[in-house]
Amino acid sequence: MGIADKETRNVPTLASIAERVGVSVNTVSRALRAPNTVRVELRRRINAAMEELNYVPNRLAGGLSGTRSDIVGVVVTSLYYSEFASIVDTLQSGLLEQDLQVMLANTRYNPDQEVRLVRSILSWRPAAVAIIGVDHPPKVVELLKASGIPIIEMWDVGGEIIDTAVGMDHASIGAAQAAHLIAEGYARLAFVGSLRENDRRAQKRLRGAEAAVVAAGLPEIVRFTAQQNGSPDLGERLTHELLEQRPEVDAIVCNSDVVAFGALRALKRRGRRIPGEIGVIGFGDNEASSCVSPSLTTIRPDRERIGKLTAEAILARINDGAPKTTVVDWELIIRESTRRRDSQNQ
Amino acid sequence: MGIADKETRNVPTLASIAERVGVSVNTVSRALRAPNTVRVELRRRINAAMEELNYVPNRLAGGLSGTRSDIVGVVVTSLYYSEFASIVDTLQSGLLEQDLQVMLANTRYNPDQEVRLVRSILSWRPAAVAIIGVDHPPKVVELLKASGIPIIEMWDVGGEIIDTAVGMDHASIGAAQAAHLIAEGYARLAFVGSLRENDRRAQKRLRGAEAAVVAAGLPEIVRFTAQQNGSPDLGERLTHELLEQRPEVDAIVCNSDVVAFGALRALKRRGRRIPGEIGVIGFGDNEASSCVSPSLTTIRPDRERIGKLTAEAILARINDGAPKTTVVDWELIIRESTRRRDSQNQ
DNA sequence: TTGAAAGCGATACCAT
DNA sequence: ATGGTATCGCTTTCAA
Repeated sequence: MGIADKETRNVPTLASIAERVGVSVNTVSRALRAPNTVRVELRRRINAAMEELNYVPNRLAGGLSGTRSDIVGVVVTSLYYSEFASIVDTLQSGLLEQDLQVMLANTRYNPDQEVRLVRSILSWRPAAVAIIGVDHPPKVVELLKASGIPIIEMWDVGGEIIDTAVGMDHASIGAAQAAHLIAEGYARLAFVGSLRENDRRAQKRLRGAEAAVVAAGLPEIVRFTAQQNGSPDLGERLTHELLEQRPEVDAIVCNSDVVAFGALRALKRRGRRIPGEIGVIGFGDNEASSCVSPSLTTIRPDRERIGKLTAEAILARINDGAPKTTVVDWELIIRESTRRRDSQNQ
Repeated sequence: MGIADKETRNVPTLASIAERVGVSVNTVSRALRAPNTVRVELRRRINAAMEELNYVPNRLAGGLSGTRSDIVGVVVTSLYYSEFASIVDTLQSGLLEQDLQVMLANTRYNPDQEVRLVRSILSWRPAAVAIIGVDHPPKVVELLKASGIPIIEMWDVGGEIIDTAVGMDHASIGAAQAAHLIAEGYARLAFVGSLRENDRRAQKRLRGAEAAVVAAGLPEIVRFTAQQNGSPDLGERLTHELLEQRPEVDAIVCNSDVVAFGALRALKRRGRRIPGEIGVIGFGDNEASSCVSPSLTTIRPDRERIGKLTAEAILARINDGAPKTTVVDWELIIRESTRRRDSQNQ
């Protein structure tokens, strides 16, 4: 069964079904989209023929002639470490009910790629586009606006919104991270992890934390960051550098939980007591964060909720609902890695 | 900018560009696909018009008239916990070079859903389909075969293959898990975690382990499993049950690392020494597995490689290459949770 | 309840 | 180098 057969092989079309049953294409089409406008007996024969020939409708043709295309473009910045995988997961199952298909693109935090991929996705005439973030290259904004379809920006709500957004206020997350550390008595904060030029969310969190530190009259946050993907190894390496160059630091804000895992490893290797001597807070609530030791204090974004609300927003917008931006809550999960005093929580 | 404008809004077409520049659609089309067959000056004006109007080609139309559709259907069984996210990631970036777009579907281990989703994906006339596993409902196999396009089955190679497969031999993985435990001196094995009726890979691993246990003359493997998604909480719960009902067990094979995280937690709560009294091995090599304590012995599948090879196989098959199944290696990563004697490895 | 015919927006072949 | 025209498979009026 090679590709060479492609020209010879005749994939069944509506017309071939029609011919076989002895009706017009039209009737077959209606048997599919509006079954009750076709005689029961005829409908039965049509269905039988479709089943027998393994007929699969050609939605390229359908989308071209009809009004809607039933594709939803989903643009993420990464799929590593579940960061957005579960958003995509929930989003997708929400769209499934309406037979909307997800077309996926991954920019890997590269703005040129983002322009290219958005263009590419729009070329499939999607019914809507869901995209991570609210900070895009101007061309992306222009293209998305010009497309005239609903655009849902996910994950972040802190900025100019094209149409509708479902996300979190990242500055307040950073502020909460710093405030928690300060409340636990830490005073010399560091920020460790990947901090890509185009990860505006991470930058917003860092700025939120910086503002909180300044407000508390503490020295400014020390940064040990890299442009690469976050990972335990990166966290470990950066933390070693940090400890050597800035021994006065007594608390580390990690840009993601996996980075924090590496930071914990480095600290333990060097015999630093956690949380006594030094505290560590992460971001993202990785599934393992309650299982490392000490267990990791972190921020838990409600990814399921973002995915679900995005699906709902898409459906609403497609059905002429008005744009409506939603700020989604997150939660500070206090665990052992920062808890010095007797606190609340798990 | 509402959807109501949709009828009024005129998305630019080849024809509108052509009219604006004063040439035929044909010329504009060639300016895109074969630029050197169009006068430089004219091409410049055409490009300018496209840029100005934010023209995005309609690939539904292109796919309908042309031979190929540039869509690759990707069907996974889950997106949770990175199990397949990084395969999708690598696969996608491999396809990007050829401007192939990924259309994603997630069956969540539901065979009815699988039939529905495969049908749905085929309706977009993809150039190829990549799908997790080699065990599918008969209807899925029938549809995929009838489509006449390249089908790449991923992750598993242990069974009937439709066209081309890129995956691992899961039975040998299970055998290696058991063999390792036995070599470390464990004798009463248990299998803990999610074991869905439709997760044939997990079943193959379990059977591989059972065969190894039988071959070693040891008592058969005790099972504590559930149908739900694997998670630390599930692992913790099942392990507590296991310890109460089968106290003689001295080694646990977990169906995934996240389940193992929970198992470790349960064991520590009960004061069981790991690996002295009881050993734990996982599957999947989660990014946190080297960071929990004790660090987790596990199997590391080469997900990047599977994604990359799948992309290559798709491109090869599209270009008339022959079907070619590849068995991808995995690695036993020995860490603290099973190492009783002085072993090799990290 | 059913059918005929005109698009949808591109591509591809054949002329010019 | 450029244009005319049929075509892809379906949806959507409009008639019958």
